[in-house]
Amino acid sequence: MGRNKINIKKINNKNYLKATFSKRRKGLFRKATDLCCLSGAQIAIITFSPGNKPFLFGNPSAKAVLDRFLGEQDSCTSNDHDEEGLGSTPEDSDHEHLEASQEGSNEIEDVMDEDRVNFWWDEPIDDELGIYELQKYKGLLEALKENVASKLDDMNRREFYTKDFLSMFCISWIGSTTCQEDLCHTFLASS
Amino acid sequence: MGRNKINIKKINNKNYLKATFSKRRKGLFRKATDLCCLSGAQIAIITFSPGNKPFLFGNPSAKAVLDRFLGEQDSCTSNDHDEEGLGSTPEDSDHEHLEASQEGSNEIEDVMDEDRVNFWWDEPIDDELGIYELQKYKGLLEALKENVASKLDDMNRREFYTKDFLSMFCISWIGSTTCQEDLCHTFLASS
DNA sequence: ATCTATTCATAACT
DNA sequence: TAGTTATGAATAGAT
Repeated sequence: MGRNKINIKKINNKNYLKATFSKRRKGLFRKATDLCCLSGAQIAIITFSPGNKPFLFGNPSAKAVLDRFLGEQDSCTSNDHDEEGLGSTPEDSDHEHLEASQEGSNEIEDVMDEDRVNFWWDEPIDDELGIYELQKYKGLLEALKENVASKLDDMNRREFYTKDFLSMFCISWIGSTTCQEDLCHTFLASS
Repeated sequence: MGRNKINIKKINNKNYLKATFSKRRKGLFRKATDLCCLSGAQIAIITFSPGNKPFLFGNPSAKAVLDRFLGEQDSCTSNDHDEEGLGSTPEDSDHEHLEASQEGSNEIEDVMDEDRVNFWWDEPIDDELGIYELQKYKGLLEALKENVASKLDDMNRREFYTKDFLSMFCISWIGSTTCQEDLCHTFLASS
């Protein structure tokens, strides 16, 4: 999709590679956002860029989806006949974009963006992720928001924003089961 | 993108919802595939459909990416200055699509698709995922392939195929650290 | 599931 | 590195 058709094969030019990854990763997350909005699906995306920088996407959060998936793997010997469930179960609840970036590596030059919206399907998500945790998490993000210069990603396109965080602070939330507010990142150059 | 522009908001019609999710999920995975091919990025996607059916995408595998991510979370207090690394590290190695589906729930009506290709950047991936495991995993998938009717998804589009598995057999691989061949699924109606 | 009109994503350029 | 535009790609609605 562009001035010319391209072959889907490894890009060797580093600058072009970087630019292409950046553009297409955003496009991928935008598509995921659309899919979540349209269907209420729960989606988690973990990406390691060519520069080995991690980017996260999640609805309602990467953590929630991973937890759910891991949980279902544990108890999957007894679920060979789920309910039809299409719309019959309380669908997803909140929505969230996360990006943990450490591309470029040691240069702190960029910002993080944050925001979250409520959807018509806003309801408590999983049993392990109640409204209390969500509110605390929201509060954390809003606090972070006030501490850094922020740029909005696709702000005027839809109700979602993309956040770029530095990774030096590390993301420890993945280890905990119920506390999304354990999330802590550092911001980093996304260029 | 269609005959008419649509608003990105919750679809209530169940049939339309199902069709849209199916189409857009495939589109999302196709975009991920393209991004992997172009940049060599490692990507994992976990999706729960409106019918709560899980779908997986992974390059080199969902497990490998999740393991890497979880691993980096553990040791992130000391990595505030990674190498530039763009292209300097041995990039991804193998590539894989997985879909664990349990949509529709208890009706076994469909098939699973499988295939994998080698890429120019085919090299051992992570330390914990050597060539031996990959070969065993490949062997498992090929065995499964012979046991079920298979349909190819996007076969003539690129070198990737999509596989739909039933979930009743469960996917136990996520718990193990090094054995991708632990993967076991059952096939299910994807319609 | 397939088929097109149409919108959307993006390659090349700036 | 962000913005612009021509073009290829994804998909909404219909079948």
